[in-house]
Amino acid sequence: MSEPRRLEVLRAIVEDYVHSREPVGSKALVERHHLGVSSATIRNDMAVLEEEGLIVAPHTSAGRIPTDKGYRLFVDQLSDLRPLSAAERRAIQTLLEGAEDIDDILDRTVRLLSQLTNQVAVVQYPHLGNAKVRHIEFVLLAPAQVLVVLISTTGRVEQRVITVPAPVTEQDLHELRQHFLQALAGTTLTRITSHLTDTLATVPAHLRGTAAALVRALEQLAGINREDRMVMAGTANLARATGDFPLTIGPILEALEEQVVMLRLLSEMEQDARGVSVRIGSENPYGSLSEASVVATGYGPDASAMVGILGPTRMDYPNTMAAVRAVARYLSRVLNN
Amino acid sequence: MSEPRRLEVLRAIVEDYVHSREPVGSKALVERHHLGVSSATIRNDMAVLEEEGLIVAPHTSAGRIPTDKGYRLFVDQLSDLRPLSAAERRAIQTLLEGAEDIDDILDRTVRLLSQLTNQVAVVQYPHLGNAKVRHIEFVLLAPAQVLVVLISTTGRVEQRVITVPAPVTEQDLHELRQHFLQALAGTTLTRITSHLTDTLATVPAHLRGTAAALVRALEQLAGINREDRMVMAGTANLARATGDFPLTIGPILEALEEQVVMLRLLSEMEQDARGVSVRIGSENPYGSLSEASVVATGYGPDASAMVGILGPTRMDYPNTMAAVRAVARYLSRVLNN
DNA sequence: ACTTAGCACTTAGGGACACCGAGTGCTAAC
DNA sequence: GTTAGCACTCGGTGTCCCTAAGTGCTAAGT
Repeated sequence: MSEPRRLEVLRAIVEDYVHSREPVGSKALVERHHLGVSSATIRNDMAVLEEEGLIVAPHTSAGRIPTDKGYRLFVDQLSDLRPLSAAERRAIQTLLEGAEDIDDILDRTVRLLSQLTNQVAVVQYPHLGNAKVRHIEFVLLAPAQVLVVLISTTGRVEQRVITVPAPVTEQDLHELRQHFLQALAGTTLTRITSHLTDTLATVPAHLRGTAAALVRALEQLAGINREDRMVMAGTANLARATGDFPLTIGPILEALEEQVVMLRLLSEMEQDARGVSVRIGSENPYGSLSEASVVATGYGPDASAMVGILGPTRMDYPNTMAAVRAVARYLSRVLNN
Repeated sequence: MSEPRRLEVLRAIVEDYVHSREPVGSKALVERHHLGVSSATIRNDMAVLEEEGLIVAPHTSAGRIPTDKGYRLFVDQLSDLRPLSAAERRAIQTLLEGAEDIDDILDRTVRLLSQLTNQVAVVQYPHLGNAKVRHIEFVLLAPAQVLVVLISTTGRVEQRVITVPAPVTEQDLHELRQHFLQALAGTTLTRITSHLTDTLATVPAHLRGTAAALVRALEQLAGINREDRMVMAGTANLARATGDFPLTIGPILEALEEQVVMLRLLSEMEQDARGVSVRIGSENPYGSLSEASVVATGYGPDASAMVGILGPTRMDYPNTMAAVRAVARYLSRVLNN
């Protein structure tokens, strides 16, 4: 009753179940995998695996299927991730290279990843906690209407049109801009608020109201920058996987649409040694996702933003993990330019 | 065998079927709706309706369900749309009033509409064919890097960072801006290209390359503005309606995600007299949507952009149409400010 | 101390069958 | 033009039975 063989059996069960969708029995196992033992021996091993809670028999006389814990062990046991095929790598590269701004890049990334994995793909917008102010601009649109633009060092641009309490001139705006820009030079977006309120005091009295309005707008823009957002694609893949989700896919679609849940989930995921982290079924804290697994990894310079996929617990983890990792790497590379 | 009663019978069948989800028989009909005749008479009427292709019996001994054609007649017969309840109107108002920029407004609108109707809601970005240039701005970020901003009269702001062939100064940019702005004053976005190329000739030689790059950027921004986009919400409602879609909802999710299909569908929809247009099942030109109905209407000053919902053919048309119309009206009103 | 063959046991799934109920179309009377 | 009555159809459900796949256990083999 050797330990390594038991793991081998678990691996075989997971693999078979993942692509047959049916409980796998001892006999089928010895036939398909050339483990050098008889089905009886496998049965003994399976009894142990079941005792350890790694597999379970849906009915007394059926084969076994992996539990969440079983998948977990399987995933942890995975030592090396297969690199993607040349064709896949080429596909990634050509698709990502044509992209222009960051929205475009992320959009292409999710589409790509969802096609590659046949799952729902999600990508978090780069986390900008330590992004700095690169530029601010005020544009006079009408006597009391100003377009406020905030550009961060990550190249992200946010803008908003606001109405100021009293008419201003272009000169006023120019002056205020210089004023603010000086105060904000090199400030991180999170610090913007404190710096600006300090600055406010030094503004000429007749511009005080306008300046206050502008500061509010800038703060909001910085907030948008900091706020988490995500893009997703491939929800149709969920529908295709009906049958893997015992209940309906409704709750999952809701969770995806209510980005908050998904974002929290992503940010809670820890990188593991191989750089790809996996949350399996009940490991997910949110009830609606207890039948789903998430495979994700960080990308970008500090790997703080996540990119990954969501799918049924019964998924091809090795390939999925490889795809997620590869896409994340290419994404990081593209963003470096 | 009076004509009006037959229509009444059709109406009753549609109503019953819509909320029972089961084929409705002659006996059940006379019980639930106080038509003053016996079930035998209804059977005769139903035979005629079936002959006309308005209803169909799924099995020889089952009740009848409406065909797409039946729904169509039912919808056309609808003379007046019930106004929304006070509570609903209040909900719409409060939700929409808090909105800030146009993205926010549209986002709130779809969420609202999907909740109101329990369907997938979609809204097209305002069509900007005849929007005009309101303002352009060039911001120097680095010696050869310029942020190009284009603001249209609808308040939509698009921006992009480009690299220009040679370093420029703030003065150069200012000059170019004045130049362009003058040429573009009051130009519609669609005309922007021709106007700009004319302008290009009058630019000082040493700025020619830079100006060309800026023009290209502006053209692209105008293109983005013209390009159709849409927002959607409530895809989870699709999942809840499984069973109404004989096949899976996969193709429908795909169509939604592949916005192109949905956008073409929306723009093809004609306004009918009551201002709400309906496409029922097979009336949709796209195979994947032949089991779905779309209820939509225009909004905005010229009602050129569409807002609406997509759901199973078996839906509560009167209420849905009322909700769509009401939301479109509030949306138009909010956008007017 | 494992492994294996053999065997008794369990059970989901599927076919055969009968039955019930809802619903229809038709005919003849009103 | 409407109604009552009736024979007929057929989907759905429940029962029974059988089969195939799979298990756990025991006893023998290495």
